[in-house]
Amino acid sequence: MISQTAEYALRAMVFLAMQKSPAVGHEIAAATKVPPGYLSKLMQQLVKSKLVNSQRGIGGGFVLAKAPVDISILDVVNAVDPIEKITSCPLDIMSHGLNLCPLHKRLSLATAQVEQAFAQSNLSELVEESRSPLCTSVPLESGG
Amino acid sequence: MISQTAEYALRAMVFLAMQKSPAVGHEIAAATKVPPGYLSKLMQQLVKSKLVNSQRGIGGGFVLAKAPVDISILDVVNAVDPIEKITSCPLDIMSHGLNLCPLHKRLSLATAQVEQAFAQSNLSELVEESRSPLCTSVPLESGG
DNA sequence: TGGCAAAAAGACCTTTATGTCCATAATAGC
DNA sequence: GCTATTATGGACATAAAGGTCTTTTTGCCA
Repeated sequence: MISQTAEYALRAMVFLAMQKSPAVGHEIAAATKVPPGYLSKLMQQLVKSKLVNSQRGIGGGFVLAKAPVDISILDVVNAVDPIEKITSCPLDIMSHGLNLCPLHKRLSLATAQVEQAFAQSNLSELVEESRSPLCTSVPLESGG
Repeated sequence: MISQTAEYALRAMVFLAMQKSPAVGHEIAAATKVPPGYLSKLMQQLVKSKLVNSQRGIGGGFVLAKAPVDISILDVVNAVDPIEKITSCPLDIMSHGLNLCPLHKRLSLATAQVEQAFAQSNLSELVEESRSPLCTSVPLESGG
């Protein structure tokens, strides 16, 4: 569904959302089980996207650039691995008599739904809900 | 959102859904603009998944194994590039005091929504709707 | 039965994603 | 200014996805 890269970035951002003071790279990497060298790349992207501020030297590290409530899952995903929308058919085979558009309309719609869901969740929610140990066994409520 | 592979497979299946008689590989490849050699691999997977029947020799080719109405987008996607569901956190870092579960709950939910959308569309719909030239300019209705 | 047309199978290559490593630059404390 | 600490940047390595090519197998039909 999302790339490994996006997954890593989200973990790091959730971790940062739980921190008061700056967290250094290796600390984030250890806590989130992300390869340290790779995380460093991702952090750079998050900094460039203005989601995170960085500070070098002793006492430095990374902090969120905004309040957790103002950072959505979509913000994070788009920072490291943008969701690409289908705006037109990838082929011009319409003109060949083959009609793929209904297909791509559905794919677009599915993408839009995911985007919307990601846009509606913010880091604050993710941290707030973290009280109960949902992780191990809850099978996820798929319905409505 | 979906892989290139899944996209190719869907194109091929839509094409087959529009055919009466068996279509040979290079014909499908040409019509759907899928690399011929690669398509051949995908067709094999679709055959193994019982979505398509194949016939060698003169007059042979590929045909759908069921009525288009009985084949969903999800069937096709899963045949070539299964959507992987998150059933538990990818880490055991819950026990470390870092709570990622709300995050993965949301990712799971998004995946489930996509699956549901894909499960609800069948090839018949895609072919039926193909009358009007939707492809070029419709920006997709993202809302509800 | 021979020959041709087609799928099946698999070896191989290319590109992209993921991951590692090291040198460099900036910052704080001394 | 010196040193420790930290992020930054880029080169490099590995893994996975995507794509090409050749050979083998199968079925049809003359």
